[in-house]
Amino acid sequence: MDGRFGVVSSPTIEEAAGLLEKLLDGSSMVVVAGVCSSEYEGRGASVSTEGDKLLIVKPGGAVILHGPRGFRPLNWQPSTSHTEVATAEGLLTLKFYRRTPREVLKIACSSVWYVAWVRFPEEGAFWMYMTEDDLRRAVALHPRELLGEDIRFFAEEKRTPSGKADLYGVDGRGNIVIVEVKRVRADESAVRQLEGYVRDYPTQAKVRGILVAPDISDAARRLLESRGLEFRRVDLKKAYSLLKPGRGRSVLDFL
Amino acid sequence: MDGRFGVVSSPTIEEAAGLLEKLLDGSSMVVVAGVCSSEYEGRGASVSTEGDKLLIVKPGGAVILHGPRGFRPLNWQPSTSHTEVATAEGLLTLKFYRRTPREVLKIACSSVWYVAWVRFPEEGAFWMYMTEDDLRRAVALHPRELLGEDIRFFAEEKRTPSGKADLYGVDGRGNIVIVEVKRVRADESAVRQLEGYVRDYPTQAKVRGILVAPDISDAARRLLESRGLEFRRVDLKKAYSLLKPGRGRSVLDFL
DNA sequence: CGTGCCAGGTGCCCT
DNA sequence: AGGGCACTTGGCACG
Repeated sequence: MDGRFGVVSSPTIEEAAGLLEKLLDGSSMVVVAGVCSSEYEGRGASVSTEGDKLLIVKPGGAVILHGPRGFRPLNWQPSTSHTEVATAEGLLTLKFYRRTPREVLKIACSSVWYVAWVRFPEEGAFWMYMTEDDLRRAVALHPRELLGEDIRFFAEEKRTPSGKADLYGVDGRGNIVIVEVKRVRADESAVRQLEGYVRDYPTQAKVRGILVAPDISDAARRLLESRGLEFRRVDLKKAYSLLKPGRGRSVLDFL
Repeated sequence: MDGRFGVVSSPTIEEAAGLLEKLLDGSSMVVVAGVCSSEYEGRGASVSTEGDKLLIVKPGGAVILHGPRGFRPLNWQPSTSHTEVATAEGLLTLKFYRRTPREVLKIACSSVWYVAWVRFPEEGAFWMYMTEDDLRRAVALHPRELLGEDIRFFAEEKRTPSGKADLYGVDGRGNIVIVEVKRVRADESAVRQLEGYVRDYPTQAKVRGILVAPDISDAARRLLESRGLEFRRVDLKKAYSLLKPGRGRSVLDFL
């Protein structure tokens, strides 16, 4: 356990417990594979029966229990306030407690295939592009290219009784325009958001509501039109390329 | 690679590539730990620089790349249609492609701490309790206990132009009642949902809208009251115990 | 710390 | 497939 990382294959239940006692001190990214069952109780409650599981515990206390299939973990704890490792009746039992909200995840393993760890793991940097934030900024900066008209925007992310609207502006005729931006196909909840923002705007004059997204569902479009709101189609990559010239092309174009 | 599971510690890049060629055939739950960078492009785009990473590949094609911290993976692919393993300039490179939506995740590792796998992993059963579905059924079956009045419900999950409303019923005075259920603190979007459903109900008569949740945010309550809607507080565990008598008590009560 | 909302959200169920 | 929505949603930014 002195190196940068380590693996113990086929430990006994007692060996695994001894290892984990030391490893779950927040210094290591730990993986346990074995045959385990689990119980969760807190905001909800769940039970899983014995099966092959993969347990990941990270520095910082994130706990993730994966089954053999699917992207989502079976159980997890975004962070833990207290951890218990024990052996009982031939089982390795792990308990992860969280304070707020109060919840507990219990895992019991009858076999452990391996325990592996990386000590003091180094964190690289991470950047995300083409987020809604990018799209919103692109719309605010290039309304003519993306919406087909000139709108002078004067507020972003402004609080209203119905929530936070994305963009507030004035069009060429002096109308107030409220824009709700979605980076994915817009659905009915997007229309409901926009509807609330428009209704909440404190004026007797006409307020335009524009939903900006790459696409809109049929049901959302019907709702939108019945509420007198507008839709503008926008391409996410085009918007991003307006923001960062030169980044428009990508490997996917040639796939 | 014949046993139920296996671990190879400190493989060379070429050894790791050779192993993964065989392991990524959908038969195994595979873990790779190493120093890697990643690139994603598809619905969005992201880049991560070199750092300790944990890569999980499951039968079924789910790919999950974790950094040292946090619950959420840095990158992932819920399923993959095509996988490529290669070595180039001392790097182990992995590419995971997905067809719909079209996206690709590339991972490049300069060091591999270990490769571990479990073959043909067995999937246990999984049950979840205290879901919104449970709460909705409890409200439908026990309106007196949970809402404080008798309501005869005649429809669930009914489609309206604004979306799907949870419950439709008739109260003691013959009023139509529409109920929106939340298993967590209700926010403004819950109020917007209910508002839409009430508005869409095809009648001139008064329609009551009741939001049922363990709690409600101040802003949501203000919005709700300004729209003439009602709120009923309900306890998730009490509701669940009405549904499944005897399951009300739990370890958390004694924590 | 609560409030609101985005997320490459994912998963489930229905049409 | 698309559509609508819950989720132990998690995570962030803001008051």
